[in-house]
Amino acid sequence: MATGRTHRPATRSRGIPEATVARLPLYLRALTALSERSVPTVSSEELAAAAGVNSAKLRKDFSYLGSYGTRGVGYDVEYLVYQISRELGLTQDWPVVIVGIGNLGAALANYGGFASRGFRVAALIDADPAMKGKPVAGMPVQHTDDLEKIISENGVHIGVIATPAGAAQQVSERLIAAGVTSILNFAPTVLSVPDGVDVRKVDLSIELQILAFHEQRKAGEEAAAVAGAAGDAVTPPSLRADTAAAAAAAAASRKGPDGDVPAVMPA
Amino acid sequence: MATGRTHRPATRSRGIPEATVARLPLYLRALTALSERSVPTVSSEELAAAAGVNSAKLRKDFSYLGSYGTRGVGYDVEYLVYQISRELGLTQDWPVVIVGIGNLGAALANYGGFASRGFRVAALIDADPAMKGKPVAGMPVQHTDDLEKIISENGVHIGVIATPAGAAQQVSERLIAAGVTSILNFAPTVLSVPDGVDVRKVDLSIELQILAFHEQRKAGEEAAAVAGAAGDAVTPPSLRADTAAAAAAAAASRKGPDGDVPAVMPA
DNA sequence: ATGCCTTTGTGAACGCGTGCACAAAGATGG
DNA sequence: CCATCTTTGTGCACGCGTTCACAAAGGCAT
Ligand SMILES: NC(=O)c1ccc[n+]([C@@H]2O[C@H](COP(=O)([O-])OP(=O)(O)OC[C@H]3O[C@@H](n4cnc5c(N)ncnc54)[C@H](O)[C@@H]3O)[C@@H](O)[C@H]2O)c1
Ligand SMILES: NC(=O)c1ccc[n+]([C@@H]2O[C@H](COP(=O)([O-])OP(=O)(O)OC[C@H]3O[C@@H](n4cnc5c(N)ncnc54)[C@H](O)[C@@H]3O)[C@@H](O)[C@H]2O)c1
Repeated sequence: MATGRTHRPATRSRGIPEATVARLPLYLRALTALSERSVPTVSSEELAAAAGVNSAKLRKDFSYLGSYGTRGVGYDVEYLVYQISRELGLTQDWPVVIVGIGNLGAALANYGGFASRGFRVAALIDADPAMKGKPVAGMPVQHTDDLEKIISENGVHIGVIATPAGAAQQVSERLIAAGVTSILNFAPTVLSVPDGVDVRKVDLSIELQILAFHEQRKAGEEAAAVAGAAGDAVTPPSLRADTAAAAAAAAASRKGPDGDVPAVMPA
Repeated sequence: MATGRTHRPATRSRGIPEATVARLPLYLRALTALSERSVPTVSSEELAAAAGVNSAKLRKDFSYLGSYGTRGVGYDVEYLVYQISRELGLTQDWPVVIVGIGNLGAALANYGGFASRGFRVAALIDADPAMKGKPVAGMPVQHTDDLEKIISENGVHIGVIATPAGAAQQVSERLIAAGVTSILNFAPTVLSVPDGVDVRKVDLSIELQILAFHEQRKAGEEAAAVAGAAGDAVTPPSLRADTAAAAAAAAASRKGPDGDVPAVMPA
């Protein structure tokens, strides 16, 4: 899955734990599927299986919303769909802007699932003058010059950043100054934002690197299992000054045609 | 950020906590930037600021890798880059396949950051016969018929799924049967996979819904703050049978031209 | 009505992750 | 060689999240 959080760390949200909030969309999706199949009720066990979680966890999650189940029977599907939607704020319409209409931004604009649950793409914004007016997903791209106007006129509170990493911080500042208080960031940068602004990030590189870590471990374990005592696959924690040279060499060769421009501090 | 995890829950990875593993790529990115600017050493405080984390957390994270710092000085940037890269398994080359070359899949294929750190797109695979041979990001799209052959011939262990949700489970099964043991899933579905296979998911809808939840709370708090006792914005936990009708209505109207097809259980 | 059977809701224990705060390590300057 | 100053590495406490396990609740059949 995508990654973590970057908001106010502990501010309990009316008692609903952050971990629970993150799972509600999962439950909602499973419930919607049941609803479409006209299933009237569902037990915590069944729903948990569909959402891929532990049934006790699901029941505890729901208990934060209230006592919406019936013992011996389960949960009313329609009713739960409504309650969770309301809790997540999906009963209202959320206008969203996408900034940076390149490969990814265009894919996002074309994404149907966007509009599916209360989210409406209010505008597509790009800094490239050549993009101005060009239709993407049946909507003309607008120039960044009008960013503030677009945000305020549409009452936008949620912004999606799909610009190169180098532009992300600046874009976020403009979005926030114009009234945006929630940002979904696809650029591989750490955004620094004022209190009260929520940032969530989606970072492909990080996800792949985490997978690579586990993949390497699997390979190491396997090798270790095959050859009884070939204790080297997982690398020995011994060398130090020796590897310094190799380290420098490795670092020197590391400068591919990347897009991963990290955020750095003064010095 | 993107979302959670779906692998073996507690299997401690040679002592390195999962939370730490998830942050290593962040540190690596910040360190790489320093390296490119030829900064020789960095303190935990500085690096933590660049990565957007607490400095104590960073030091504890590094302590799991070993004692790589020098007291009174800080960490050697090049050396640390090498150590983290090695720990994450990025000193080797990871061939990756992308399955489902639509809007998103094409954007991913064109993404430079992919190749940046040890990941190489080995093949693009799609089920649409019309796509076969069509070049995307300078690489011909191959047909799913050859999926197994492509995986085994290239020694692929990591697969990216960017197909519609309905196809994701089946695609994952073919990938796994062919030898893939790590999957990055962009389709909004819960994949069920055998033990030993890691799945991470990136789910746009979930991220937006989490933002919407917090956004709604902000609006509620604001309203409550403005009007002293207009205690209704956050909804009263009273009604029940009354809202059942509204719930049904809301659910009935909820069936937009979505792509969010959830996974469902038998019955 | 009464009893059985299913399933919820939650108390309690546990484990992981986070952050504080500080002693020890080491560099640096005199 | 010693004193001082910086910064690491970590012991410790705390809080959140997860999971178990079970009593209470309610439907349903008899
Ligand atoms: N393509 C992917 O699959 C993918 C995956 C993960 C992350 N990312 C990240 O998403 C971002 C976008 O990726 P992409 O492949 O679409 O890049 P891209 O170069 O195709 O698109 C970037 C777009 O942003 C616009 N832009 C640049 N500066 C801007 C500014 N200040 N304000 C508004 N618009 C601006 C450019 O004109 C361009 O249209 C990058 O940060 C990339 O690292 C992309
Ligand atoms: N576009 C986005 O921004 C975005 C964002 C988040 C999530 N997603 C999800 O990513 C997935 C892809 O989105 P998209 O917009 O690219 O859709 P798309 O319809 O443009 O592309 C899907 C592609 O998958 C191919 N495909 C279908 N079945 C296949 C199979 N069995 N094997 C191989 N290929 C198959 C299709 O031929 C098509 O090319 C969807 O599940 C979507 O919900 C997309």
